Amino acid sequence: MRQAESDLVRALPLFENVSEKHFDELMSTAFLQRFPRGVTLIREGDLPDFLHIVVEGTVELFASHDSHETALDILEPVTTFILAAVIRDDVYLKSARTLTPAQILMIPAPAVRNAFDRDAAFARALVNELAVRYRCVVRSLKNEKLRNSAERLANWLLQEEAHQGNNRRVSLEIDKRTLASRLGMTPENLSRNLAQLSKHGVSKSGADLAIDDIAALRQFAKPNSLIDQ
Amino acid sequence: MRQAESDLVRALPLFENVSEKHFDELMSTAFLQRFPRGVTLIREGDLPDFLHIVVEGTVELFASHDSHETALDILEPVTTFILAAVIRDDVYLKSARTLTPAQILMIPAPAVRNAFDRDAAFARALVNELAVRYRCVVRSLKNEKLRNSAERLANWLLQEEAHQGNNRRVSLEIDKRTLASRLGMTPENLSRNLAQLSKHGVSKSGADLAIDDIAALRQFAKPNSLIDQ
DNA sequence: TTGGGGGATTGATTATTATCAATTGGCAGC
DNA sequence: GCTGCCAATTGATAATAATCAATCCCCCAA
Repeated sequence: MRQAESDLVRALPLFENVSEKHFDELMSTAFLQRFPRGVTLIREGDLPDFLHIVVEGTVELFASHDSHETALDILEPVTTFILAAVIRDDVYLKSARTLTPAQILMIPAPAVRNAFDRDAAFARALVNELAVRYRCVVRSLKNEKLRNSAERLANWLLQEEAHQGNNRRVSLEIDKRTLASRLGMTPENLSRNLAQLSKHGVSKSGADLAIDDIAALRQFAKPNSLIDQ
Repeated sequence: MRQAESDLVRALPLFENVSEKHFDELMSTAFLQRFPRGVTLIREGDLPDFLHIVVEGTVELFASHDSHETALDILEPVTTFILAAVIRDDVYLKSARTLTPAQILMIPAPAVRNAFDRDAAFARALVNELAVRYRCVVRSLKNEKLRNSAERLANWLLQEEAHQGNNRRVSLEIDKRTLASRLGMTPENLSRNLAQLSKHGVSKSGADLAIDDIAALRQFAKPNSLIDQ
């Protein structure tokens, strides 16, 4: 692994206060791998071999049931995933695939559990990381149960606008099929909901979207700090 | 706190390997309180003062948005709640209320964070507990996104039947209004879905339910070990 | 025993969402 | 430039779920 990549990982909150020794031990067993777009990295139901960290590219977490599939999360660098399965040494509840060419750091699960037992700072950071992840899922669940699909889209737009620099433009970096699944709707309804939002300050400018009247969009979306962000 | 109650808490996986000293310290600042039915214990948006543990009775975790409310979980003894908020020292994302008269053990949040820093076994147990909770929410999210309301009810019935002793009977211990909310449907649709399930091996016997043909119910419910349990 | 009262059920209607089908619209490769 | 392909859109319809309204059914108190 190159120095730049190692530094990137070192800067993760997860490793922030871990001793140099333990960090080096973790990294010595880890490896960084490149994957093309569309590769399934893990499959729900399998047992965890590695803790995964997205270093570059985009990864989709999804789950299937009865010939249906839904996107549960879309991860960007630098994010860990399947931490809970690694800690519990229990089967994955989600699958993961690359949405773009990606670089993934993989740390053998036993090494993670070992470092956890020996490094108090790492243990503390793991708890914190898990707590953050836990709260993210709770937000997603509230989003699903308390909003309809148009509201979910509107709030996603508001979040993306902020994430992409508050310049009233949102470029769609993932394909609409995946976005629809992430937002809990069909691609058809994503189209229709997007068309509906033209009544609430959103317009299409080519492949991207523009928020012409963010106050109107906010009024429709009713963003809530205990659901979004 | 009485010895019997202290023993109950001591037996929680969360405290299993914690040193006697640290456990006693935690308990010395904790207190056990009785609440009548229908009391709001915590309110989403507030900052956490205590880690809560249901020692007796039933507690509903719920959230509100735009004059709607949804039940996110229903807790029975012995379960901790709002652990993630305590660890992060961040606002609650859920509210909690008693559904029955209940006994709640409350441990001051700073004491929890303090014990976490000083007792490795406690830290390990906390991570494990959080990982378990995390996986529960992921299951809930999958349940919501991958099943319709009748399927959610059918699977809930199967789980309750197992939980209540595999005797093909399920007694409704929480009121239907709350159950409907928990299952992500209106009380009206809970009624209708229950009526529909008579086609799939379920019958009403007074206030309780009977599963006359569990194979038929399973065929309809399509239980999935990566969603249920 | 007899009324209330509140939850539960049922019915009718509307809203939301999914599905299926047809069409459009880019865009890569020729 | 064409052509074909695939995603995106649009339309029509069906399935699912929420809402509103009207009973019904218990259980409890007088």
